[in-house]
Amino acid sequence: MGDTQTGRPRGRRREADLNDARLMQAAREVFAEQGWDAPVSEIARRAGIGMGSLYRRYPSKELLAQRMRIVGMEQLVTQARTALTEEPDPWAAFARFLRDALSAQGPGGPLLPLVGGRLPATDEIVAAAAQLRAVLDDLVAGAHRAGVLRADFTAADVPLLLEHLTARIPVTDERATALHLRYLDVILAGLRTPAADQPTTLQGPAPDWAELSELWNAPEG
Amino acid sequence: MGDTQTGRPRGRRREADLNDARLMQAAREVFAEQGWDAPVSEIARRAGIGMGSLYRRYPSKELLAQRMRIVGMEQLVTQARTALTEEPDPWAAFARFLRDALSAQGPGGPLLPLVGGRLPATDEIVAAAAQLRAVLDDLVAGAHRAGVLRADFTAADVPLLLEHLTARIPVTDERATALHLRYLDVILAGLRTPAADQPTTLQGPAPDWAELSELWNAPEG
DNA sequence: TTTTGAGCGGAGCGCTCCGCTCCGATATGT
DNA sequence: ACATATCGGAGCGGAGCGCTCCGCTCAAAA
Repeated sequence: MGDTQTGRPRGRRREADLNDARLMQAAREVFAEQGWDAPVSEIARRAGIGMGSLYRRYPSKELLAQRMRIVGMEQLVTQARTALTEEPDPWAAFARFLRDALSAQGPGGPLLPLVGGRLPATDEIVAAAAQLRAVLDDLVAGAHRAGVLRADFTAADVPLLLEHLTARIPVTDERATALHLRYLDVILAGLRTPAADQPTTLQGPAPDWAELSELWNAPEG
Repeated sequence: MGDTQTGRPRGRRREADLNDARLMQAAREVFAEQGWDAPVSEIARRAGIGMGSLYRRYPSKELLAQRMRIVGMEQLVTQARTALTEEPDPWAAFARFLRDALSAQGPGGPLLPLVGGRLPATDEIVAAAAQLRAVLDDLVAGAHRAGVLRADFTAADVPLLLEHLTARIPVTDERATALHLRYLDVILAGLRTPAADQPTTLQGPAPDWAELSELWNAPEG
């Protein structure tokens, strides 16, 4: 699935592939900035592509968004796996993943949730969400086992935290990402297990996956 | 300004006053949930008020939002002053203010920024913003002087932090507030001055008031 | 009790702006 | 040079918005 490499296409075929990549990028930017109500024409404009070509590739706005969401989730999974293999220290892996998630995917960060609620949960999305959840569990469990991540923070907190960290603020995209990373640093400092002489506890029950289903479209449980 | 007490109105006049209070509350809820594009009719519906009455009181959607924003800012100023006088400990005052700001004003929290960018900066709003900024400076300066708040965190970070903390997530209003408070706890833990043996620094330059002008409509400088 | 009019609710007008389609122009392979 | 796959964007149909208009309600004056 997701074979963007069909040998080495040339001519018109190659242009179509380029268009597709540009479309995904533009869609992510535009949806990140304006939300679901962003006009499709704005996506086409920013990708430098005509409406006709866009609608030949994706027969509806919804299908375009679905594809974008799946690509985004797969990227997150890849980033998480990279962090797990390249960073031997569990805390470093955890922090690295969050930073990558915020900065790599355009200005809107992962933004899966945003559009998530309005889209039906296709099999493909559910599968991607399950994979993502599994790797988040790994990341969090590793840090817990090492005793560096506060025990009352769960893997289900991660998507919510990312959603909080990608608030849309009226500054340039670049500045917005910088500020998101700044507040991620505050949060990372707050997520270390507190010193024994200064214990703190997080208010309220942790989120559980079931209540995130709308934001997440994952299989519940 | 803001004299809701005109003796003790009776009859039709009293109903109008009640309507006004309900309108402010409904407007805050609806704008918090749906953003600026929320239909005015939804605000009227939730307030239990006809469109006619709404538009007699506020001649346009924009003026309604302006009023709501001013009321919200004044509430924040009051909460900050209360925190400063009732909590002798600077850290407690700082934390108390943030918690109050998130939980007191309906589900959307302060939400000043959200609608802020689209509204012209009237004198009244600029004045309210200036007052708010002054009291935020007090709060942060107090905690800095006591050495409990990390030095690289500034007063201008506060509105941005609040904006990040009020991310709209697809759960009930009550649950959303609970989760906001949960992540506020993480952030508060991360905002204490780090121990000398585990120093951490926040990435990137702190925001300054000028770049928040659109979100804030305060006088720059 | 009757009269009165300020204040109320909500149906609907006019308009903006969206998703999507259609088709002439353009580029590629033979 | 021809045939054809693919491109871009003007325009169509309709959804949904801000706001107005008007018949009704009901507290207060007579």
